[in-house]
Amino acid sequence: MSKKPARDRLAEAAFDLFDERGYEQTTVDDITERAGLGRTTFFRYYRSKEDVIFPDHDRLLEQMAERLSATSSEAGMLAVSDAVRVVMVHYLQEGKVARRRYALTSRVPALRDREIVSTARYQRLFSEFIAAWLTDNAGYGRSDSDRDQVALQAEVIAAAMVAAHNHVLRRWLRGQVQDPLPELDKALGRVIKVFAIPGLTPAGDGSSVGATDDTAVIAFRTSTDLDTLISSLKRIVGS
Amino acid sequence: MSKKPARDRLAEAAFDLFDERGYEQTTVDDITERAGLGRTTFFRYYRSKEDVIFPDHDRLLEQMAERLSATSSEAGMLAVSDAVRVVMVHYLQEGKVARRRYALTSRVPALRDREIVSTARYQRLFSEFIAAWLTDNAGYGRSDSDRDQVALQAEVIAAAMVAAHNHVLRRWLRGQVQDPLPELDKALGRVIKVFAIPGLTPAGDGSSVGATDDTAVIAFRTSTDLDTLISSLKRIVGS
DNA sequence: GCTCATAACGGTACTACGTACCATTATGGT
DNA sequence: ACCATAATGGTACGTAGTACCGTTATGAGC
Repeated sequence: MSKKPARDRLAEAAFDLFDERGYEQTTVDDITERAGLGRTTFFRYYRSKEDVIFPDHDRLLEQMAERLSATSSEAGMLAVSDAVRVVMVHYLQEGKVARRRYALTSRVPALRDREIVSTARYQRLFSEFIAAWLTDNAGYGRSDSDRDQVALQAEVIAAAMVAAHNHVLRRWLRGQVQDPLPELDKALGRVIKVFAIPGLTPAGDGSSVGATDDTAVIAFRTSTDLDTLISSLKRIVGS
Repeated sequence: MSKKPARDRLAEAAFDLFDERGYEQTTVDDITERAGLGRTTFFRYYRSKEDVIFPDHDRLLEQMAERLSATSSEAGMLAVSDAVRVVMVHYLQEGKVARRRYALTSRVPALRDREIVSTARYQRLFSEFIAAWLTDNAGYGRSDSDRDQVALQAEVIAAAMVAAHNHVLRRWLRGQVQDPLPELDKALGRVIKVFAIPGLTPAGDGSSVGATDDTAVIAFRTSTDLDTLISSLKRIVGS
């Protein structure tokens, strides 16, 4: 009768109790009692009561920070899209747990707030990466004004990407879509397209962008046949 | 010697103490002691210790909800822009207080989180309004698919608008711009323009927004020759 | 099997936020 | 002066989270 690790037993007890009597109505003592462990042990594994629901969030964030910082800068928005996909895939792998958490976060304001804060961290990470990428690849200079434009652009794009992800994710969490990845790709693709990255076709201010750039092509898996794609590509690039 | 209202004295004492010894190092008892009031009184005026820093946030949110819901639907993004401006103007009117709060939120994680949650509420409000507007004015139908597209679009736009606002607001809070309103208008204008609102006219390549295809190809103008591009495309898509 | 270092776990005490409830003191109108 | 009502104060309590130390398991080496 080898017992499960303490960490898991605690999480299990917590989820069960939250379902039974609600989040606020469950104390940490209740959880540890059911898990057959001491109160101290709980706080050793989870920083807070909320933390038991969002366990590997920090890990995921670090993981993505590495992933992005290790990415060669020319990969650009492709890297961001990939990173966003990683988040989605992580939820998919969680499966039922993710949906259980969603049921909780939908009902408990404190948990919803916590989740919002979490996604804001991702957004910030993306924003910083995009800003760096824009600086390197989009022909912006290093003047204060240019830096500000880059920062603004990066923040807006990051916000849009995260919003798109969250929308598709929630659809999956609610069971409105079985395989959300194609939808996600489509949604992210639209965001990227909408921002015309990094075409930024000569703005009125005359800042020519992308003059010195090298190759950057982003393609999403699609059911469209290759010939149609290539002709589209010719139409766009060949201009 | 007519004293100031209790509410104000509490806020004053709180801000002073936060500056002197930091947020976490200041207890509610410290605040009430300096204000010469009872602990109960503090919690009568402010729901929590954090709340003393973000006092009229709920009021502002309600105010904007009214403003938006009272707006005739055809006003569209103009109404959203106005609402965003209202938020900015509110900060400007606060003046030094807003900057003081910014100094605190920059240093104290708990307060930063709280602010993020606050802005998320605005974002949600905008998102709902934009979704309603898109449904009424952008030629979407009432099918499930269309409704989802509207919701996605609305959430992305709302996120972008809020991000733009926050960027300009932070610039002002840091003293990097004296009159942020023109910058704000410019930034919001760009967001609206980028999303091609209204009209949502089909892009040049013929992939209209409402179409049912799942194709997404993004190409950047590049100096690389077409053959290289095509082989890259094959490698990515053809897998 | 024994020893011992180390990791895992438990217990107690403490601080502080936030709530509930009731008592007390202004305040202003008649 | 009286009284209704609002504003304020006090006490007690529950609970999250921290600090600290004591106790028990675990496993490697002999």
